[in-house]
Formats: sequence, structure tokens, C-alpha cells
Amino acid sequence: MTIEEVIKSTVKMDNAKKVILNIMYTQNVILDHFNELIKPYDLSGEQYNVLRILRGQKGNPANMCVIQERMLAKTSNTTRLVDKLLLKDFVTRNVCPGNRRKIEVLITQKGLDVLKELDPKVDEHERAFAENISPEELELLNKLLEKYRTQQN
Amino acid sequence: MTIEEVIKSTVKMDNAKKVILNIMYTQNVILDHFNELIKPYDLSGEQYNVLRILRGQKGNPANMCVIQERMLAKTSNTTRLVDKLLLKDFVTRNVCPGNRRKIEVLITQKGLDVLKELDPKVDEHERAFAENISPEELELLNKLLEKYRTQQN
DNA sequence: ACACAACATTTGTATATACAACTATTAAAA
DNA sequence: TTTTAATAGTTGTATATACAAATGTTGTGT
Repeated sequence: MTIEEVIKSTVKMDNAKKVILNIMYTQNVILDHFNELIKPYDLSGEQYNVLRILRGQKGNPANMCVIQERMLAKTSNTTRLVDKLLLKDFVTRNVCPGNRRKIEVLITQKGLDVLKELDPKVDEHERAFAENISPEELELLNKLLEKYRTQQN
Repeated sequence: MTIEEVIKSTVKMDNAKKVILNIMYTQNVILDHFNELIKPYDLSGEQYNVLRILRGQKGNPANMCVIQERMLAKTSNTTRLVDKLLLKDFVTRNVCPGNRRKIEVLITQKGLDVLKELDPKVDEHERAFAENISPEELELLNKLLEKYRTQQN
């Protein structure tokens, strides 16, 4: 399905416009699919993302600003995301002894467990999309996207 | 900047995962840029999108469900989006005489004017990204994205 | 004609996000 | 050493979004 078919466009668009709509729409499709996947786990996409970042710390705690800079959407409110995770006992939160302005956030075993349970489903989610194109095309798509957004970094 | 650099990933990711993050992140970059652009016009991205759809109707009114199905994010609440546009006199809203369940939404001259003023800026926004890659790559990127998301339609 | 299903839209409510203002702590400058 | 600036995080508030339930209208079957 082309992007024109998706939005039932009547007018002809140039490729510069199409690619933006394609990226927007594809992101929506992926996100909808992913949200379905995590719905039973009482986690939002952003909450999952924070847990994933914390696991990547491999036992070291992460400050709020470290979490923030590793998230895709830089605008979200890390404090309240961590609040939610704390309520579910997926993380712990403590004032950093060395610098009392900072907060140390650490993933709990319960948090690790829920990620472990999700891992195969997330892999399958990623694989399902990736299999629509060849491995070479997948690599090319990555390169093109990185090149496409260059100046805006 | 590769996606690993963006999210400061410590671990190696396969291309299937990278492409999803790349699409998500690129969408964020585009959206942030676009939001900057329309900020002075007191329009949200979704509101702009509705206006764009209404202009595409070329003088014919659009029902709520028509607007809904042409939007990229199918989940948003069309009623309240149109409410906002109505407050700014960018659209009119009337019950459809032929079928009183339906609502006819029409863009006003004021709405058309604001779109007209935005057109060159939106074009420039699209062009700026597109110029990072060649015309051939742009076409390829469109094709790859459409192929990548196929099964999920 | 009446009951009932389907359709189109709106409303309520809970949650999420955006952005600015605020608090607390530490670092730097005078 | 006091003042000022910079840093880290939180909170308030307004707006947006998600999802289900409610409302009003039209179409269908008996």
C-alpha cells in the first residue's frame, strides 16, 4: 500500500513530501503494533523504553538526565515515568550520595523479569517487519534514514 | 549520526532493531522541526493535518469519518480537533441535511489563508530533509518504507 | 409500524505530554 | 566567605490522547 493510498490523497505529491508522510505513517504502524504487544504487561511504550535503558546499565544506576538523553523522545517527563515504574516495583530510586542533586535509578529483579518475558515478543515484532524486505535492503534502509536526517542533529 | 550514537547504546544491535529505532527517531526529528515551524501560527500538527485534508476536498465538505480515515494517526479525536479549528474560525461545521447523523466540515477563507502562508515554509521543511540524499535515494527510501510495513496494513 | 442493529459523532474520564516555574544542591566568582 | 550561576530534578498547569460509554439517526427485518 503506497502512502497515497493510505491517506487517500487526491493530489499528486512529490517524493520529498511522500517520504515524510511515509516515515510518519510507518512509525504509527510500528507503534500501534508494539503497543498491542505490551498492553498485557501494564507498561506504556515510554515506560518500556526506560526499563530497557536501565537494563543496559548492567547493574549501574542511571541518573534522571542519563535516562533522558538516551530516550528517543527527548521531551517526555522522566520524573513521572520513573514514578510509574516505582509504583509497579520495576525500579528503585535513591538520592545519589556523592551528589545530592542527583537521583540513582536502578532496575529491580521484577523489572528484569518482565523485560525477559517481553524479549522474545519484541524480537518477533522486530523480525516480522524486517522480513518484509531483504537483509541488504534492511541495511540500506538504516543508512538512508541516518543520512536523511543528518543536518537536524 | 548513527542511531547507536543517538541513544548512546552500549550493546550491539541487529539491523531489525536498528531500523525500528531509526524510524522512530527520524519521525521525532521531523516532528520537532515541523512543530517549530507551525508554532507561531497557533496550530498543532494534527490541526494542520486536518486543515490540509479539508483543503484537499476542493470546496466539498468533509464528514468527521472522512477526516478521520485520512489522518495518519487514526486514534486522535476528530471532534475535539475540529472544535479547536472552529474556535479559530479556520473551519465551519454544519449538520449534513441529507443525513443528520453526519457533520459537514468546511475550511474557511481564513483557514485557506493560513495554509497558503505556511505552504512555502512546509515546502522548505520537506526540501531541507530531502536534500540530504539524492533524488534516486529519496525514491528508494519511499519504496523501502512502503515495502517494510506491508503486512501490517 | 415496531424492534433492533448499524452508523456517525460526541462526551466522560483517566492518563500522557509539553512547557514553564520552582526547589534544592553544588560549583564558580568576587 | 558571601553572592551568583549552573546543574539536577520536581511540580503545576494547560492541553492532548486513548478508550469506552452515551446520544441521536438511519437502515433492516418481521
